[in-house]
Amino acid sequence: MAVSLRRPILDWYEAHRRDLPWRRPDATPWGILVSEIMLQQTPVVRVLPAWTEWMARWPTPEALAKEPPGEAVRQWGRLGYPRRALNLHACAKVITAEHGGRVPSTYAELRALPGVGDYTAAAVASFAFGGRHAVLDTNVRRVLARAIRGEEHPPRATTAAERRLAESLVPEVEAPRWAVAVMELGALVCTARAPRCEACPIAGQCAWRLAGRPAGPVRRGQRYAGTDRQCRGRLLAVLREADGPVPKSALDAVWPDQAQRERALDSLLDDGLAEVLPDGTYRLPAG
DNA sequence: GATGCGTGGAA
DNA sequence: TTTCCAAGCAT
Repeated sequence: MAVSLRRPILDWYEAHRRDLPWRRPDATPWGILVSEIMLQQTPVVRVLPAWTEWMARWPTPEALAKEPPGEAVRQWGRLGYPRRALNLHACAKVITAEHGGRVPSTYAELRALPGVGDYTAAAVASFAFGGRHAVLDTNVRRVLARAIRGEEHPPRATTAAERRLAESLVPEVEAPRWAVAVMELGALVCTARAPRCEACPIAGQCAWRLAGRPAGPVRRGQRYAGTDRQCRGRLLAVLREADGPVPKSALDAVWPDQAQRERALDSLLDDGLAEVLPDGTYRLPAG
């Protein structure tokens, strides 16, 4: 039953896959790791230029490990979730110090790297090293929720049932190709909004479509305007765009609520995304 | 397990 | 204009 989804999805992938630089044969494990970190909660179209520039500047973990973490944060630019830049820098340090400068190849070693969770460890182990893992991202979860469970959206948090299902579908051979194929289907056809069922290779066996595409419950997203997150973003942008340390007044200027501003700044310091010098100026982390 | 964590584009 | 969402992770 569910296994019969494989062949049409694999064939569809061969015909419709995007040519992404981290999927090319010459992509390195480091390049693939960088892409996976950048792609966490971030659209491909915005990652593409950022990845190209990052890899041109730091083609190896060793190259990045030599730099201060603040340079990673600066290069990160406006990709969002800038702690990922710190994570990538920390990955580079660990890989250089503990793995001889080579990205480790096993799920367990990858999972131990900073900022590498279940998804990213499985993805890198699969795509960079050919490992056989269930790669369960938001695209795969949505495809399976619709095709198998007949629901518009997957549960908020990944369930044991979802994981069991995903693992049951991993083929014995060419598991990485299966993983990327399902992800691609979710990204291009079985999208969150306005899915293109007419272009879907498994439309004929999709439980959700066969049920008439019933709408799921409304899902409430997190607000952003006025939050600490937005405030942190404003403050960090000042540090990122400055050549050197900035006076506190430069930070005060970009957010009116003093209490919130102080709280956000403290959290940036706590996270290691900023540091304060003895003279009271602020900058990206130097060491 | 629920929250917090950036940013920008599309509907 | 507002809302939703984009290859998640850590706490």
